[in-house]
Amino acid sequence: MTTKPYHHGELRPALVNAANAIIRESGIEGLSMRRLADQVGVSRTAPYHHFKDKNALLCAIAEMGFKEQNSMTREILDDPENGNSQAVFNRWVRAYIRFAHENPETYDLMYGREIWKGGTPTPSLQQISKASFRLWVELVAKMQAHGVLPDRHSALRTGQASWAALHGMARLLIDGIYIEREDLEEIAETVVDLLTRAPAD
Amino acid sequence: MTTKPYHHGELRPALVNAANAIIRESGIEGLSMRRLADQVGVSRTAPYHHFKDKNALLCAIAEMGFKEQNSMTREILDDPENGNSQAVFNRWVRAYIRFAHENPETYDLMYGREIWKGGTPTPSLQQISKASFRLWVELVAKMQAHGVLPDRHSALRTGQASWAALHGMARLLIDGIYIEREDLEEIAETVVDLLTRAPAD
DNA sequence: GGCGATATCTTGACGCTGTCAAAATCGACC
DNA sequence: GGTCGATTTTGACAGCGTCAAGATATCGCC
Repeated sequence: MTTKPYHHGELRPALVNAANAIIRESGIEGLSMRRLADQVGVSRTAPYHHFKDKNALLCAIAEMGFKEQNSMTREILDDPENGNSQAVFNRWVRAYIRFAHENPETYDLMYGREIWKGGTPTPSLQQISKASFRLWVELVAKMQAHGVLPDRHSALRTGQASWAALHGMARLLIDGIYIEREDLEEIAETVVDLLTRAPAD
Repeated sequence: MTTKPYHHGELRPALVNAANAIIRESGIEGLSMRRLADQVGVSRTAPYHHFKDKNALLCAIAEMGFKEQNSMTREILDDPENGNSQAVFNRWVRAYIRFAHENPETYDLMYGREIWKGGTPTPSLQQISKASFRLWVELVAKMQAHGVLPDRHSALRTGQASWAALHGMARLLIDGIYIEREDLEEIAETVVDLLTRAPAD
């Protein structure tokens, strides 16, 4: 066995796991440091020796979300089975929306106000989120090269615009405003259609 | 004079005004019922006789935001000076983004998680937000009729998809993630371009 | 093997939050 | 003038994030 910590043993990962479980079933606002500590079986302030802040804890969760999303992206990109580029784009969009739908609370932390406006994103979170965006722009550039996305604008601008569309869809879905779940498939199709069929002239 | 309330006189509007001032300069998380009551000069629980909840207060603020946004939309639609339809669409998009940028906290309440996911939107808020969306779909239909937006999909779907794009842009801007303020103009242009230049084939 | 340093955890406390219950105050109406 | 109901206040409770001190266990080193 590896070097085991002191009283509890692997408290930090236990905290992250428990926190993930809590937000999954009670939402972000259902997560409090005290309740989390209770769940894990330590005292109220024990977590503060592994996370400077509640904000730091939330950043750690968001980070895990980015890692999962990035590996998802890589999977799609590297799959030799995937057909033409348009199909890849389509698959990616669906996967993105599915992730947001299946992990709404994590998604909220990854891109939401709580961390980015209210709190202060951890350096490592900033780093991984930037890397995630770079990955997306990379994919956009490839799509532009294959004629799937228009190349009238730079890959960066096109990436920002198209990500905004995806993000807005995810947000409206998660928050349950203007978009119903059963309409999602059609709306995603519409978004993809609008984005991909804007030829130069 | 109209029927004046008892001790304070017009406490309810005073509360809404003060609340608006507070969120404008301290953000939503800077607004607490107690601080609000202090500001207005009443006791902590006085506001509860005019708003069932903190949630009800927030809904009232969001409602005002929708009213302002709707009147803004009407202004643009009814302006006889506005040129062709494409220009109208453009103006509307810019106005929408400007509103979000100038009233980020109100925008957050209008479309954010706080009310729509966490809390429970007031019936009147639900009503006005739905009306606001209907107005948008109406505009989209007109744009489709004028060939500004593609009519491959229904006005509803096209409206949902395009609103998602706008909303995503607004959110990323407000939360300060992936979109810098100085790039906003170009990104908006890209979004409009992608949306409007997707002809049938 | 013992010891001091250090990481870890606990207990106590502070000020803040939203909001309920009961008491006090006031305006209007019969 | 007395009553009623609307409004406001005071008091209280449970919950929150987190800081400061003290307790405890483990590690590195002699």
